[in-house]
Amino acid sequence: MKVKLQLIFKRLYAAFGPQQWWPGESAFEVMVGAILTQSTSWSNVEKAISNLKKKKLLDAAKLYSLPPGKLAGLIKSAGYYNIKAARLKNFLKFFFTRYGAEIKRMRQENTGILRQQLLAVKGIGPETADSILLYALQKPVFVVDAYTKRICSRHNLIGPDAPYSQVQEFFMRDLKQDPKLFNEYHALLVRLGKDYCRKQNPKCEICPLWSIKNV
DNA sequence: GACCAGGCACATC
DNA sequence: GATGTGCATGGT
Repeated sequence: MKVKLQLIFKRLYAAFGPQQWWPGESAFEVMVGAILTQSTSWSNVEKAISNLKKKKLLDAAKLYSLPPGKLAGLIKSAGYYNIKAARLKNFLKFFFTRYGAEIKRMRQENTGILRQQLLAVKGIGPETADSILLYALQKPVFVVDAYTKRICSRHNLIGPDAPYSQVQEFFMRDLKQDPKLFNEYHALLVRLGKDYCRKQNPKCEICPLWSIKNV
């Protein structure tokens, strides 16, 4: 399976090239984006983030002191704005109380422990936690999302109902534990998902992975 | 207008 | 433990 995973990566990289994830100017921005993009297209998240930037509010202390209703109004374009405002607040509280709002201190923490801490924050589930670990902190953790599951399932690499941990294990077991590789691999899977593996209207016959279906 | 998007928590059975 | 539902904007 290791060879197959490497071949898939090669094909995707050849087809799409580097994806330049995560599109954020700072680790903090990436963490905020990870929460805002929950079940939401990135274009809607971008609007919310640029809105925060425009008002000079993309800052842990400023966001934390903002009234929830006010924060919700600022991130409206990202959808689920009330719940996401609360989730951001929950994360910020954790960020301040546990790490003094210092990315550097957070990055020094043991990855497994930090992951458990993030999962304990209400509103942060496995994908959001792993996105923060990988894309904001460059920890070697593979991010699994709906596209990853769908692509793997359609290619019979995993079962259709495989849980998050199993899909993650599937990638992490055989690949080099390299944050750059995990970063690019997941971004490429999302790209493939968007272009060729939608829920409806999948374009299997022209998908870059079509020919390796039975390798 | 229907369907979906880089999820998660919670209720109910 | 599995299945269903609320949360909500914006693009196709």
